[in-house]
Amino acid sequence: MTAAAANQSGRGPTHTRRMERAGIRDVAAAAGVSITTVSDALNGKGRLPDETRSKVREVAERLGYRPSAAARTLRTGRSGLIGLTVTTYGQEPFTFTEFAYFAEMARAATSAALTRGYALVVLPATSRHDVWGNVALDGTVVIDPADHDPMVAELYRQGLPVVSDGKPGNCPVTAWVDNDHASAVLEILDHLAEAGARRIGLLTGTSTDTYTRLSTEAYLGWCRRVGQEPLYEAYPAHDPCAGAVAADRLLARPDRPDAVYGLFDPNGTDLLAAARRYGLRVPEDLLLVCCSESDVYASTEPPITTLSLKPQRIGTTVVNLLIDAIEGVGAFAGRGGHRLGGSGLSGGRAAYVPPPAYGEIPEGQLMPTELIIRRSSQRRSPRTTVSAPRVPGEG
Amino acid sequence: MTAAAANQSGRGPTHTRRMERAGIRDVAAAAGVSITTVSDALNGKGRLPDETRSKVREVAERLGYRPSAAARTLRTGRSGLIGLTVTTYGQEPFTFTEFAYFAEMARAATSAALTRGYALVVLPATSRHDVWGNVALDGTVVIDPADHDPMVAELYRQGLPVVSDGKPGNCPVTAWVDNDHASAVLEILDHLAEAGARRIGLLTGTSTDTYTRLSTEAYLGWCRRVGQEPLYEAYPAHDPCAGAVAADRLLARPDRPDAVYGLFDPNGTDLLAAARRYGLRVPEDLLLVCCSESDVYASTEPPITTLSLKPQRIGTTVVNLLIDAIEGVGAFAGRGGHRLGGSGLSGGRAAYVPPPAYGEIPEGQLMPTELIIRRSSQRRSPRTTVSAPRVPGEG
DNA sequence: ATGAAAGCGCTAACAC
DNA sequence: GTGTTAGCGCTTTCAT
Repeated sequence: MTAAAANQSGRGPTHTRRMERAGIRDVAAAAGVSITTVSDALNGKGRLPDETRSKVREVAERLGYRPSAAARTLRTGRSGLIGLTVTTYGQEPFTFTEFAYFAEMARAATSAALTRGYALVVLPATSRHDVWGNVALDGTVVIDPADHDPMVAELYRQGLPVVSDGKPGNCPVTAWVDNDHASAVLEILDHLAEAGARRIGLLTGTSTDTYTRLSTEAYLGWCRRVGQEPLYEAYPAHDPCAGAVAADRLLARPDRPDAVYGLFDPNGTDLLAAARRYGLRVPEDLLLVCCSESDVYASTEPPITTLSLKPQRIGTTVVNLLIDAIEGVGAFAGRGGHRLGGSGLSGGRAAYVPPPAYGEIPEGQLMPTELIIRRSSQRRSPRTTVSAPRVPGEG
Repeated sequence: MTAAAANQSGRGPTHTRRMERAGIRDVAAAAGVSITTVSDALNGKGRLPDETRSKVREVAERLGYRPSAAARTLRTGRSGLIGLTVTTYGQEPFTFTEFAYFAEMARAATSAALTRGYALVVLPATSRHDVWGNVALDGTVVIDPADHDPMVAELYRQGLPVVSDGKPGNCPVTAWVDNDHASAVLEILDHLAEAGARRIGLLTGTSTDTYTRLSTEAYLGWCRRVGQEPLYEAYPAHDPCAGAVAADRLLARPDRPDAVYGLFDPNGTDLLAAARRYGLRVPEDLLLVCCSESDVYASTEPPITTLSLKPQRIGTTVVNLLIDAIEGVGAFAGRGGHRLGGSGLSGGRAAYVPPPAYGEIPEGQLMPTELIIRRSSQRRSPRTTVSAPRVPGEG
């Protein structure tokens, strides 16, 4: 019970209790107003004179009053919390690639959430609902959900909005965002071919995630189309050593490629090291591109052309989509059938979370990538440029 | 209102409402018992016949009943949530070292928390209380808090237990855990000297965090003691390229060291590469040790001796200390003065969180590190061994 | 413009 | 053994 309640009820002697947290009633009493006024003043609701408002705020400040999150949540049905779930988290160690991407993405997501008054909590995907039972989430962002992900399905079933980063294989989500991986790969291959490459190799992964799969497929399709024999090495992406070895193997082949695209962050340095071992000059003998969010590649010798997936943009978009779904605004305002429409309970609980679109095709969105062209992929003009978005169908 | 409440009150026509989440009253009604029985059955409290218990559980399951975290928290005053705050998170990109350490530590912390019925939420340290206002935390783990960290101070002031990973410089915490960095460095230096090193160099960082500071000081002290001139290069640890350059510089000196200890994860490979450039054989011409949690160093050529900070152990310890403080058990059960002692409210709110020890010296704990000896630091017997804990005062 | 009162969904006394 | 009851601290009608 709050100190105020204890005093009001008159029960119990005047124990010098250890600093109990001040409650809204304490503030009301100290400010000489009612708790309603305190609530309104602090939340910017109601029509109060600025004077009252500021006085209440001041008293609250002085008393170190912190509203109880639990009480507010219970009352309003909204926690102001959204989850960020990393599927790979807590299982295998991150690959550096995964991590650099995740760090950027999470940072952007956090500030996007904050801007809209939400806090973002990072939750491990492990342990099905042990965790989820303790937190009241208004919605969740899922990074790269597995096919038929049971956790996602459960959340969705509970009527919680779920937005995924990465096109979901086979689980129900409210919306998803992904890069256009296929286009990105084609853009790179075209770029390399334009720079004079005749045999473009690929350093890819052995795992079956969407990114690896789509990218590799795009590469194979391109090879088929231009009549080049595929030249690739696949390795377990989570093992940095395997990456170095694979890079070496790729350049050791009798039909050695004259250009290579590496799908993972460390591939750039690995390929550079391997090229050095074989006495290959970059870019004269070998053109190099890799996918990375790291800017170390701006200062390698030579600087390496990289593909950025723009995780900041993804993080921001994902969070905004999620909050739109939670609040039933934006793209989710007009979608018929699965909001309050028809039940006519306009006076019901405030802004009840609209269940996601049952059985409908989720809102999907492809985000552009950015090719940062540096010396490693240019035979001629060694200027640093940023490519314009790729126009499809130019091959 | 819950569906059950709507039915009981008899108000409102039989709207075919959209699947509202089942409440405890719905379960009680469906099972033909009271809500108390439901609560007790689901929480394993009370003395109910197993029959009732299982029936209730079954009905709850069938209805897809999920207890409301907010309501439970409001009622019990406990959320079952503990925060894990990474100071560096959300600001600068992690260094690889920081990250490998963090990933391991977080994994261990998560499962330790889970074992004791808590969930762990990772929160960015940014934005003082915007975030914290939304979550009801029972306590927080802080990784490497800055001196006079305002966030930690605020949490502490609120009476929330705070346990830090890394000895806190100048902020009040309930308890802390850290490695014995000084001893670890001395152990390594002794080990290298024993292997025949005469001029041991150090690759260190330019930042002022406790780890870097303590380690460097220990190195300098050791040099003074044995009469060796210090040989070190410091670089900004968050920049991998700078690390490679610093490694190169260290080996390029006219007074080139014959052994090097690198404080950060990538130093091992950087030093190895630099050694190769200068035609130095490891371990014949140069002994190498670095601090790392990565097992890639088991399979480099040659394998490199590493110091592990044992982040799993740290994570587990930190969480268990925190939960002990929250529940007022373990090391925190006997501490006089700052628990319920004296106020005699035995029947008060269940296990009220004891405020941390105001003005007392926080519980501190030094955890051992582990030196994993591999070929890079051995002139003779190239066997892989694990050292025993260092016995101080053997120099 | 302000306050009184009704709960949000749950748990823990305490009746029965 | 099981049910009744009183709130946890807050927001939100609805009176005044």
